[in-house]
Amino acid sequence: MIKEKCLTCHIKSAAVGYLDETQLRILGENCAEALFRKGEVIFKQDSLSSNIIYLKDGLVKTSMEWNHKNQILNIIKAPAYLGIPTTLGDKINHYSVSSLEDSVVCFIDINTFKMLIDRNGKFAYEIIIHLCKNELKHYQRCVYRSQKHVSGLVADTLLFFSNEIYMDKTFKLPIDRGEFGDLIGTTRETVSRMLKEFHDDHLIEMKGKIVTLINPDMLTKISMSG
Amino acid sequence: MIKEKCLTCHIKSAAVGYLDETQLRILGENCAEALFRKGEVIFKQDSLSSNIIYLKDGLVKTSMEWNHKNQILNIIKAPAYLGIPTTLGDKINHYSVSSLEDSVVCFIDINTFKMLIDRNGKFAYEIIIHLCKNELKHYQRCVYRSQKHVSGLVADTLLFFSNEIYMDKTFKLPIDRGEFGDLIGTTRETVSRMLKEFHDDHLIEMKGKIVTLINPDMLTKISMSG
DNA sequence: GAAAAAACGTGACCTTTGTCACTAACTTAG
DNA sequence: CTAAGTTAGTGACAAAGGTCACGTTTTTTC
Repeated sequence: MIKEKCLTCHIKSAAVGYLDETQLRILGENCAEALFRKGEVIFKQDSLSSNIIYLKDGLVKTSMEWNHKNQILNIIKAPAYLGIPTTLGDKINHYSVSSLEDSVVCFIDINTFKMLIDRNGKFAYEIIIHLCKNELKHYQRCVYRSQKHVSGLVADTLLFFSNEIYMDKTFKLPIDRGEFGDLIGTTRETVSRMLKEFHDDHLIEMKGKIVTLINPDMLTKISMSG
Repeated sequence: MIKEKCLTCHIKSAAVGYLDETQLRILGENCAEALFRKGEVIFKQDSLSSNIIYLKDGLVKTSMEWNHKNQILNIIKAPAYLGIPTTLGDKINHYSVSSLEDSVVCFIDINTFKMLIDRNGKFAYEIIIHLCKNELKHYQRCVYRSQKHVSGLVADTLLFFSNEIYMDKTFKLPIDRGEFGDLIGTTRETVSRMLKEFHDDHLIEMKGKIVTLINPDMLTKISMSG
């Protein structure tokens, strides 16, 4: 039965792990699952939002547009909640989310979510922890972005994909050069030049979007020293 | 009686407003109030933390140090919670907080705080809202910082102090030029030059740290256009 | 209230990165 | 397979802002 989908779901978030059977059943009745193909927009900045989104599978980017420029705030791998801040605040999405790879997403009714926070302290606590971790990560990212040179940021990003997203020294970049620039606050051209430099210095191997880190230690050094 | 200090406190946070008498009494028994003079460090990056801090009165800055450079993350006016993310995460402070003006602060035992989240859904919800608002503000700040030119950021900052901190066109900057630079990711010298430019263009009046916004509309324009 | 220290202003110069323009390579749709 | 549309690489140049050096003003301290 569809109503039991949350009860039997094996990709539960830490928070949902604390729900009892009744609560899981209510959650199941108030959420809907959807598939987004690579490149599709899951929700868009400035539109209204009345759902919390749980990314069950896939990879997405969150981004903010301002003055015709786009900045990627974060690249998020499942499992994770998306848009808690944007939905619980004033119901207007302050940033956009789109999928970088085919992604499965659960839309959770906001009132159900609020009710769960109200009735289940452990659930609320896990949500708080999730928000806290995010905030710290973002602080870190923000400091790096404004203090490191582009070389350091490009190195950071390559290491991020290798160590945190794909767990492999060889991976396919899920973003193009322009998005790479938007992620670290620079331009398409500068990213190109930097990647070529890393390639010429034998730190990475590259065939289009396929990257292999040959000398991750050196990349780490570059990342550290700015 | 000291034990009743939270019961009778008139500067309660929205969250604490939802506590019942028993919970307020417990809170009162597990918190301590302290005064920090201007310039004092309330807590320091990399040190251990086992308290949530409620800023009852005053003005503080939060900052992160990296590679001998300092970045001010935020300037926060009472009333507000400080260091929820840093304390609920791994107990290590990931940033420092110091007072820009004499400030009164309540140290709340972390286990008491957790207990209140667990037992009072409305309290938990308010904390979540607080974290969400913070996150959105920080996203915004981060995008601005990396996309606007220095002129726009200096204008932003002057408007911020005028509109959000002091509610007055004339105010005394609580930070020196170097800190002003740390706040917007530039240097002491560049801030000096920019302020002089604004002064020469009759947008502001200045005597040392005392600033008067003469043409806030123009400053807003400069802020908007980058 | 004088000496020392901190904060500030300013000019000259240099580096990093952005911008523009153009070409090449790769993707996609028919 | 081929034309059209994307995406990427690269050179020349410009500009914003960082760095350094030094002089001045303000604040602190004794």
